[in-house]
Amino acid sequence: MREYYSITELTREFDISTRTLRFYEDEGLIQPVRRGRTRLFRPTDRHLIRQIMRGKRLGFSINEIREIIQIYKEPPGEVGQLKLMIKRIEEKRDDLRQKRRDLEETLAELDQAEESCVERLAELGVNT
Amino acid sequence: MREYYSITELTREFDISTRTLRFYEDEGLIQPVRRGRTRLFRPTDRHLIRQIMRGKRLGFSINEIREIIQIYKEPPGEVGQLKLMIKRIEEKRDDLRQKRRDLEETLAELDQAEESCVERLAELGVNT
DNA sequence: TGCGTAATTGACTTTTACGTAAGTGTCATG
DNA sequence: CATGACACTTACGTAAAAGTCAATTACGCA
Repeated sequence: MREYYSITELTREFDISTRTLRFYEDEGLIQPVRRGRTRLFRPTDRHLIRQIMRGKRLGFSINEIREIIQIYKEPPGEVGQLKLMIKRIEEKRDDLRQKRRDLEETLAELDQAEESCVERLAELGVNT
Repeated sequence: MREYYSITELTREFDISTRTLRFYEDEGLIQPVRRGRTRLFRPTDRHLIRQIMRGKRLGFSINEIREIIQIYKEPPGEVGQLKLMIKRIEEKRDDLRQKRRDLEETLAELDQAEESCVERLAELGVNT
């Protein structure tokens, strides 16, 4: 496991711009350390970026991603806080389950659409 | 099956604003007919709205949603077009499969996070 | 020690997806 | 016929999430 990554290394790996990474830092999603003014990204930052990209692909806003990320950070010590956190996890999970239903339905419709196309091709005497 | 729906009926059903529906019309995603200047939405528009909402929840942009919607519209008659369409369907499907992976990973991490919380509660002597 | 490359900050701009406000029209109902 | 509910258009506004550009600064090395 590498100790540090440069900003351009990560922009290449995740195919994003430096502006984006700095934006995420401004938003408090990642906290790379500094050597002078230069940002040094640790494996934990890298993993966070991975989670951010996943969240983005799933259509979560920065704020929602922030909420999800905070969930991963060590569970709190107080009972009330813990119960609250569990409630929030449930909510996110429901959210994701809805997305999963949406996803399956959309996939099914795409399958149907493709089948129509293939049939239509067959009618035209094209071997797929 | 109802013949027509009013704009406010649909805003209530889908919990969106009239502005949003008019915006989708401007964007060419739906084409309600008119009686005078008043929009009349047919079942097909209603179904399109359902698809749009699904797409939105999955984080697709209006343009991506437009692409998906166009896929559902009757397969074209020409062989080249049909093959192109099948290619596009494949692409969307890959897209959705990536989302599914993202989704499962995120769910798994949430599960883990919840487990930590529950354990922590148990340590504190709280019965869940 | 000069130079290229990588990095930084800050300001300004852009795109997407609507929100909001202003000014009207239409129609049923009390 | 006044009122309220619903509808319309046009125009401008806005928040989120970066993109872009300019002006510096720092480093590595030939």
